[in-house]
Amino acid sequence: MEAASKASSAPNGRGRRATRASGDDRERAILDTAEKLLEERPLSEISVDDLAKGAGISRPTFYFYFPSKDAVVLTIVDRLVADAAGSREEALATLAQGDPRAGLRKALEDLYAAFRSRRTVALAAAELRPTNSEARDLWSQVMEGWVSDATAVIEAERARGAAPPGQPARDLAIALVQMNERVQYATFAGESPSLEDERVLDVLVDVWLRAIYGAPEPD
Amino acid sequence: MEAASKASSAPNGRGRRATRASGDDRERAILDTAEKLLEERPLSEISVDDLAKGAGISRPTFYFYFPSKDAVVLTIVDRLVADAAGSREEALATLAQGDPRAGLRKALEDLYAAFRSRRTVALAAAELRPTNSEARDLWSQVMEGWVSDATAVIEAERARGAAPPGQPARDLAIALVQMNERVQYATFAGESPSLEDERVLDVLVDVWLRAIYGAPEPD
DNA sequence: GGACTGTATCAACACCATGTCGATTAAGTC
DNA sequence: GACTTAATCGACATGGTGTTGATACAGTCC
Repeated sequence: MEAASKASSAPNGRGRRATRASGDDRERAILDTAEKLLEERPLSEISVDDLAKGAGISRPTFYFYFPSKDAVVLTIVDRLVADAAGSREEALATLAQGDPRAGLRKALEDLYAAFRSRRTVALAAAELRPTNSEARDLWSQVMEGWVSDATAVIEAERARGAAPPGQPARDLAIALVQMNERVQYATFAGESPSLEDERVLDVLVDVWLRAIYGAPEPD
Repeated sequence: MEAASKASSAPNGRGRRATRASGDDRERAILDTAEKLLEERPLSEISVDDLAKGAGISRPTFYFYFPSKDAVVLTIVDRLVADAAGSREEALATLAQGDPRAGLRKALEDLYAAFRSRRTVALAAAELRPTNSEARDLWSQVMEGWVSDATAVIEAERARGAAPPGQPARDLAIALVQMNERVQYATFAGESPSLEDERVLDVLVDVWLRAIYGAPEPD
């Protein structure tokens, strides 16, 4: 089904069949159109024709640049994820030396900010996940990265005696990372029971701290 | 778009246009076919024709019984939710008097078991949510129920001095309930970073207990 | 037992979105 | 100025959805 590919120069193999000329602009135009339309309506209500029209080309021509609507979104998500990875590096450094509490807050803040700034893209990615295996794989990787970071932090804190023992670090990390994903998604989507934007971080940080540093058998 | 409706006797207005005769069997056959097919493949890969064929009728006849594929799934989900509501009542009672810790564990256990026993339906519901507003509303209601239950428990525990103050009870409840949803979904779907089936409850209960009973500023 | 009513059924149709094919134009090379 | 290769699109094939209209098939009811 989905092949590997990977074109000449650009560090991104989704779409384009080995090109060179002014088609770069068109590719951009399609991506920009997609982001613009996602501000207005969900992915499911955007057709290939909408993207083509928005980029000033016909529908068949669209397929010259991308193999499908999904591929367009995945390309955009790729970049969002890459940006988020940047702040993750940074946060990890902060976390490494200095107060892990402050570092943790900063890490969660940066991550939240990264996705918040392009929430419609994040929502589209979530919409894609159930039906698109490539989207699932991409997100799996992203989650795995955060989980292993969090696992390392928890284990380090336990090793130096700052955090008590408890559930296996990785299991705890999975639950916490998934909580973050879900809570943030709900807020971005404006779901009915959801945290207000300004409250998200306070609540998440609080749960993380208690889950990591709280006594295993409280009271 | 989606109107209210609500037929004569049955406590469920989705589907059927006021009927009476042997068509009841057919309705059942459609629902059964849907559940059966969901064991095999995701909702997105099931067509109206598949449901019709499975129930031994033609596609147009399907529309005599249900207005769409989504309506079929929503009918099934309705029932799942109703069943789950049963265990919720029970769990709340357990929670009311007696050890709230044990009660909490039992509540989470029952809920997990209810959805676990029909995980493919739960997964289909999740798949529907992004595109179907009725599914979103239904799930909103369900979440709201759990959140307000959890909020009440947290407030009660704080009031009687068993739990320390902290983030607003409702905010904490939202985060915890959403964590449960996400973690359980990941496990049901067999996602890549996900908790093993036997570990889910231990981990979730642990986080709930720490989040509710742990000190606000630990260490 | 025929006229009437409402259930249940489906073939045929209209529609829409996706993805593909083939032909065509517009630039570069050499 | 013949040859490639990028870029474009009209026309088509496919596959799904939902609707229409005709029909068969009960049961009343008088």
